[in-house]
Amino acid sequence: MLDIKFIRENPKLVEKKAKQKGYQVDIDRLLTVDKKRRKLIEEIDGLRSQRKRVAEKRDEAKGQLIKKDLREKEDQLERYQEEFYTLIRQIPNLPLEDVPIGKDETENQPIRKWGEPKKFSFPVKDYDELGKTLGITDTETASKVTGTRFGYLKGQGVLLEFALIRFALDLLTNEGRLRKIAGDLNAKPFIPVIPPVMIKPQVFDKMARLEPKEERYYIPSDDLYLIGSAEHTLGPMHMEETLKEKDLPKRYVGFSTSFRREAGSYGKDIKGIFRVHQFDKLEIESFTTSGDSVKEQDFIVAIQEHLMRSLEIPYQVVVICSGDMGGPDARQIDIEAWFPSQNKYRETHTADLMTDYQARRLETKVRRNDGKVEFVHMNDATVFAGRTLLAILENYQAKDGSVLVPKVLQKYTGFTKITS
RNA sequence: GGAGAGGUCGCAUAGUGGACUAGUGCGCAGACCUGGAAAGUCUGUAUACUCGCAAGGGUAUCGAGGGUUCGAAUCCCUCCCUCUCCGCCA
Repeated sequence: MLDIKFIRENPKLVEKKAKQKGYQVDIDRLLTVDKKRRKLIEEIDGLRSQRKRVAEKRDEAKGQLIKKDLREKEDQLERYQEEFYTLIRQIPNLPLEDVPIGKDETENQPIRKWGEPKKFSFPVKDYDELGKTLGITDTETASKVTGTRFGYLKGQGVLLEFALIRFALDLLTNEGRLRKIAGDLNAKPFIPVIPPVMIKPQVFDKMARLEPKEERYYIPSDDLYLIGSAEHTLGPMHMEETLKEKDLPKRYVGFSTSFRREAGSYGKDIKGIFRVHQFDKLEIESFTTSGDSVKEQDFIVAIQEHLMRSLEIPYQVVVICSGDMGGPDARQIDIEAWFPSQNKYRETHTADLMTDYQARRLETKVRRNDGKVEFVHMNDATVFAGRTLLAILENYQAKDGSVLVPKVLQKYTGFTKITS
């Protein structure tokens, strides 16, 4: 949610920036409703003040009148408040100045590439064929047992996934190693978390992640949603709290299963476990002051790149254009890994800078050293998701159908090669 | 799931229809005192909305939401959460 004061002062700018993101917003109506609700609040406050004085004098007749008037005005206010919040919540976060303006993913801007896609001397197999042949992924059994877009991960595949997680956690919890990536920035390590995978609708909504609802799994018997990312339950960890500036940044790295209905993606990436309803993901969530949040995002991207370089997987870094970014994002940076079978880069990571958009609804604040209280800025980002595993399979495949384990992961897997 | 006890300011606690403008203690901040500190004394100590150029004012908030009343922390209803015991269970 944006700050209404900011909208009042910059209606044209808000309208323009929302439009760049592809949002049609009715700022005029919002401001009209805002004016009406403020007038009513003023009147109601006056009436309540009168009520106090009248009650003191035990003036029943006058009290009755005020009561009636108050009830009417309160009803009116409730209707305007409802419309006000509906309207203001439709306004997305505004893109930062350096975000390229564009309408969809075709206008995203790759800003750097790393690694040379490997030349294979044999016809490459895709992740699905490799996974099946090696016996580490199985979507057929999953479709019988659970349905389409689910998968079993098995054997060496499971060990590889946990190796990837351990590898990343070792870096993220080690201040010395982080310092080399952080440069001048605070190198405070990340606190590992295994968060709940279910969330209350009300909290989900405060994260601005409940919509689109058709993308979410819902459990009616308990009125809970399944999370689509660890971000969803990491982000509200400090809701309704005022943090101290000296305790910032607060950095967390959460491991959880993620659930997505993938509504509307029928026919897209239908092969194997590239796009599934359930996958595991290691996710970063960090809380900083407003002044530090852009640097924090850059730091997080540097960590992501460091991990991909350690794995020796070619990738490109892409700045997502205004029209393709998420509603709560002020700036979104993706990392796309090279997939030899598709002969292109595919999204494996994202880094979202939310500024205070989520914090305003969550009421997560920080008391600055000078005593001022303001909303924190939040960042979230992928560390590793199931897809990273697929990128490893494809990039590390050998002619005989086996897959080599990236060097940095070998001490965690205990084997150097995946074979059938 | 059953039975019981609770939820009041950062923390602890008082408050059972009007003087609650929520008291007290602790904590925290500042001042005094001191060679310096501790102790002591004094002062201050929330958030949100709203009006105002400002100084400042008004309103709301005692787990949440409804209701009763001229008037609710206090009475009634619904819900949520925490704790204790029992049951079930990785």
